[in-house]
Amino acid sequence: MKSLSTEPANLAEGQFDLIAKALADPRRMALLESIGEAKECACQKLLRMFPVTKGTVSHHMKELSRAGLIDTEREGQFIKYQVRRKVLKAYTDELMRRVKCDD
Amino acid sequence: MKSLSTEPANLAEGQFDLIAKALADPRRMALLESIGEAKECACQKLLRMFPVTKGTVSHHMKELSRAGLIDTEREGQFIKYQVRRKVLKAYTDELMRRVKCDD
DNA sequence: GATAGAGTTTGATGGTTATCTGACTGTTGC
DNA sequence: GCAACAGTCAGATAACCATCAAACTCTATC
Repeated sequence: MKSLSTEPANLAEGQFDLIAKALADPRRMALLESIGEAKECACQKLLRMFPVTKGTVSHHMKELSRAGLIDTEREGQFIKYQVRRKVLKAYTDELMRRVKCDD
Repeated sequence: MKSLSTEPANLAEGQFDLIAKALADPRRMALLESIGEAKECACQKLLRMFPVTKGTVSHHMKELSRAGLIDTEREGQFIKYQVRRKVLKAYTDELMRRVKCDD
């Protein structure tokens, strides 16, 4: 068994690596920050903020989603994103645990 | 002047991105974990634990060092590494701050 | 100082990925 | 249905990077 008495969602197998990878690209990190600024965020808003095409934004959103870092919800013709803060917290916890920063 | 006893060090300009990049490669992350297992760790020990050449280990150590995640100290013909836990802590703090997980 | 071992550096290579373009799907309102 | 807009998908390209092999530097010991 892994650990006891900790609340934040545990990461699935391989999710740690996916998250680390997702956070590694500065542009993607910036997008995540923008999503975190508002409670929810539409793709169009991101497009206006960054000099990239919508295809690129879509790609980054897919990666963030695959890592479990954001929630995606369709709202009519728009799509809204939200940061899954518990997952991010689980990542930093696991990171600290692996490098023996807390034991 | 830099930090008080319990204060986590602040990250230098660009260091956040370097750390994120350094943590993104699974092998490099595994090396960092191994260094964290012991209080200090020699390169030869890492070579015995992972199926990579010394050139590759050296490369990863350089990246971890460039990110400020490890300290490197020459001990005779060996080199010993130590995790700079305060830097890692500063990284996770900054990460949480950027995604508004704590405000 | 020669030999051996520890680590670095360099050049090459193969795999990964960020990005664009353009085609496609889906939704809204006429 | 169709025109317009939001987002996805697929193919292409260029940059990046993990890895290896081999040459190199540094240190210790004989």
